[in-house]
Amino acid sequence: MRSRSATSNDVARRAGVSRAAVSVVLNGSRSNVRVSEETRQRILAAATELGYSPDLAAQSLRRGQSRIVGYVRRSFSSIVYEQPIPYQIGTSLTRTAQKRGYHIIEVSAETHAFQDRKDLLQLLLSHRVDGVIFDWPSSESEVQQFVDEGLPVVQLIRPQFSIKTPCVTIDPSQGINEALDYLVHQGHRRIAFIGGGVSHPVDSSRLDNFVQASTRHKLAIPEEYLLPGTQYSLAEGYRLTNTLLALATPPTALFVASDILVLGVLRALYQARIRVPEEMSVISYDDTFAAYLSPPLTSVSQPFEEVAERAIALMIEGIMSNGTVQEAIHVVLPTHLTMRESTASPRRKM
Amino acid sequence: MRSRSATSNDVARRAGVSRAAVSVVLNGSRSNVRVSEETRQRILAAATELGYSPDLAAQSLRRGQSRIVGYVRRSFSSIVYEQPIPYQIGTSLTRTAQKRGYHIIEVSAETHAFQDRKDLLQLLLSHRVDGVIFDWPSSESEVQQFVDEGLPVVQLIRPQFSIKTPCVTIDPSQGINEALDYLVHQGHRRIAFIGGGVSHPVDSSRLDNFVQASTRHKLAIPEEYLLPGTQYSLAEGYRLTNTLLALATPPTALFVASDILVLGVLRALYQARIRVPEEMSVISYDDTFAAYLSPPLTSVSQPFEEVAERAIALMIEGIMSNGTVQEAIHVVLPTHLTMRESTASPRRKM
DNA sequence: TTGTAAGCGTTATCAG
DNA sequence: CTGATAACGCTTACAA
Repeated sequence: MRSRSATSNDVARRAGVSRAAVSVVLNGSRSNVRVSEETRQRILAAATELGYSPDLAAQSLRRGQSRIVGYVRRSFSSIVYEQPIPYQIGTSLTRTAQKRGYHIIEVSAETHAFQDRKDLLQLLLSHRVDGVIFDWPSSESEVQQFVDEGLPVVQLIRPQFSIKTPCVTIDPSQGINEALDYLVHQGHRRIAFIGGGVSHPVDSSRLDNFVQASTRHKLAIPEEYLLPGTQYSLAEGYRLTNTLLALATPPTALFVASDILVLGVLRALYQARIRVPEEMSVISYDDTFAAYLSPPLTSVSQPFEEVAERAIALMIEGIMSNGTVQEAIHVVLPTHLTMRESTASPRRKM
Repeated sequence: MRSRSATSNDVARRAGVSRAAVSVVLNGSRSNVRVSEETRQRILAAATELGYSPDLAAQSLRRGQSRIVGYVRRSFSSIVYEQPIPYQIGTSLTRTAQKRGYHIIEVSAETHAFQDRKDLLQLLLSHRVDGVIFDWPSSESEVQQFVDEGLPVVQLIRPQFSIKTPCVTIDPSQGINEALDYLVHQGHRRIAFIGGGVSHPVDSSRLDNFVQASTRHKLAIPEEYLLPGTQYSLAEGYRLTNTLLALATPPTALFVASDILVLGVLRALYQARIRVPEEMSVISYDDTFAAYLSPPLTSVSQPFEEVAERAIALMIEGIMSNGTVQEAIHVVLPTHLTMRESTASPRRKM
């Protein structure tokens, strides 16, 4: 039973005015209808007395827009700790959207048993979403199908660049430069890179930036220190670290391209009884749970909160401009190093 | 612009039938209307050709129920890692609900800027939720206001017991018993308890169960080993561990009442250069990210997935039984120990 | 078996 | 400023 909430009709009756007046007052519509301050107050009073809350479904139906934005997040794993970033972004997205009168519906392979790509489309279309935000879309067509529907689309972090939509991405260069400056300043010369793959430009750019920064410092990093990796996982970090430790001259510092990888790095180090930072310096990338590990990890922080804010701004712009083909704006946000306790000067033993 | 999706009318026209027929076919309604197999197929074909997806808002409006369930989660912190459980449950809730044709709208202090309690009510009421699930409601009135609206309410994990609603809770006893059996079996006698407070029965019961299990093993745990704590946080785990380490005869094993606490425990141990499990055995409670730490932690696993499933089942029952005052069913789920690598026999030195 | 018509709560329009 | 009225897309009696 939808227990009968008060309707705008009830409010109107109680305030002794017309439904139209109620509608105008309650959603500051820019109609040419003017309401006297006095009746205005009367309506507001009636609304709160009755605990009136507008029926979103009815509004959506009538207005032809739902004020709902879909957030499709990439996910391989149903375990929060293996994919923390989408959760974090989802939270920020929801909060930001709410401030502007929008709602987020979060959709992912974990939470929705999709038979195929069609189902995703159907679900979101059924909700009559006003637009869709993608976090690392898994294919072009996944994005394209919404563009084809004429819906505003915004892509985050790892866009399908072939599809021209507004994007919000993160530039790793500043953070990685700071990380290398810091390490070099502490006296490190033998710094290794542990990555999680190069399947997307965003991933390979972490390695590229690392290499650039290291040549800038004239470090002459040997090939065997550069491990691009194949996936972001604990197991991968563990494996790559062990490869490094088996080297004739292992590195004195590790730059690890994600927090998930670093879990594996720390495990390998722990098993080898190598202490951080005394015997090995470690810097991670992401700064999601880096601060919670032991020792608290120095990490390159990504501005997820701002990613969400910009994404919502872009999205609402897209919704407003309604058909007007907007330029595919590309917002790029910087990273920075957050220093904690996982680095130290290398031992001067060899 | 809500780009014109196909409507049921379009489908009807295309199939050359009435809107009524379309409705009947597309949602297997138990109406007494029979549709011939042939027209049935025709309608289905037309629907897929047009990419028809029903307008949820319109359905909601017409049916008088939204098929939306609110999930209000407790939250102090906006950081995922400090409050992993609500996220995990939210995901499971969404997945389970979807299988049964429901949608979850997740609401929390992090994601929604509520001025006061009223706003929460308003938001959910605006969505015309069919019911509300609470995870650790922060006050009686928070729950009561929805009960007063006549909405089905289900409480999870840490209910406000004073309000008679169906609940799904977790019984720690089995997991804690197994943990102590295991530790004792490995030769530990000096086992300490690190807790995160006793503000809710659920929290104090972890301590109670620990004490019971230890007396069952005739351990005679000294008072100073029993630290109920005041909050679930890294800092608290850190502080309590240091208290323990400062003791004349410190424990050889630590039972830690949550994963967040254990982060602080590991930090204290790491700083004190005490290795787990060689010099100190550690068992955590929750098993959220325990497996990702180093060493992988033996932990008491809570059945969050099943909590979500039962909660949805209870909720849908409540929605169906619609006014019929249902008995306040209380589902209690068991815990169990998941063994990993954070315990070992104590050193036989003293 | 199929078609018709009413109505869910809103907002917009248009004449008073 | 008010008051009717229509319409959004859908479901469901009820009539054909």
